[in-house]
Amino acid sequence: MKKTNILKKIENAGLKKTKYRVNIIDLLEKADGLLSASDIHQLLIDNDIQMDLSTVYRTLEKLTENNIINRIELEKEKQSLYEYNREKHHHFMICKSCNKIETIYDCPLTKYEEDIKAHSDFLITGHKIEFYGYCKNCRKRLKIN
Amino acid sequence: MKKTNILKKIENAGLKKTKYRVNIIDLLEKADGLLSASDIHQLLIDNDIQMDLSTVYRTLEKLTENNIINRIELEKEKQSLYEYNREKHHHFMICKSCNKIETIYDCPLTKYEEDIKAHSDFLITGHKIEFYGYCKNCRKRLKIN
DNA sequence: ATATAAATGCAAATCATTTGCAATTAATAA
DNA sequence: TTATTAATTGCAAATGATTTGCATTTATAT
Repeated sequence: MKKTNILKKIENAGLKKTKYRVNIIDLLEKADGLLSASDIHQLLIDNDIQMDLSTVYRTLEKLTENNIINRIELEKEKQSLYEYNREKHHHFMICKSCNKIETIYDCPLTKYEEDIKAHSDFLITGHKIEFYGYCKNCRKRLKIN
Repeated sequence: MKKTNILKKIENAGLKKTKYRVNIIDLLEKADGLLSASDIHQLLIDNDIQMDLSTVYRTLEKLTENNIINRIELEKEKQSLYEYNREKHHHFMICKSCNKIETIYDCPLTKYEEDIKAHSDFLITGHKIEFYGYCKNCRKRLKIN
């Protein structure tokens, strides 16, 4: 992503433009999977950017609050994972064998939520789904069909 | 639940029958909501049953492994919650305002999972859904429609 | 009754995340 | 440009749920 776009995001959020924020957003935008706070911390160090881990956490918090990135809390993962917010609703499939996380850009719940809205006292405003099972490789390796 | 049923569950799992296990299962079976490890620990103390918290954790672990109880890990809850396993597939609706947890004994995903099974390399064997929104009381209180 | 593996209590460790505080820095006004 | 102010940062320490090592106890099978 162009630096100027990142700066605009930070500005729109009313945050100060610090090199750390630009770097973290940039890094998450380029990452193709989910990253933990310490993954991010390490990647910054690899790029010769020294930044205290607590500042990484504080930065991720701020960026999450402002919907620039998403915090993902998966079952059994002790640590939170982060992704750049591409404004595209999605869910995850997690392999029970190798823990690979695949993304699904499809959602089976739209109609269901409308039904609940019509028939229940509970107003659903959002949801979270995780699918568990076996990825292609593990199915082959473990002979699961 | 009758004590004999609990004992049978413990026996079927190949576990030793200790008073602690019987008590924890009994307690979860009677509970109407989800309980945390320390909730359970406290309830035991209230019933004059002294049991080390680490033993509570080890017991919950064993009972979960053997599907006698379920461990629930909800987004944003730092602690795991536990429920008696009534062998009835269900999901949760969590109020964003008061955090009340309501159970849904209905699942919109059966067909979707079959579709994925037919068209994807990923074999889904299970899933987890949480719905977020506002419960009846909070909708009224906060005037959300 | 005895042997043996499982279960327990206690204290200490773990590990992701958070926080207090003093020092630094970015944004804004003068 | 400089001064002001609030936000940001580094560092060290705290937090809090959960786990673990180890010596002791207990349930179950022989």
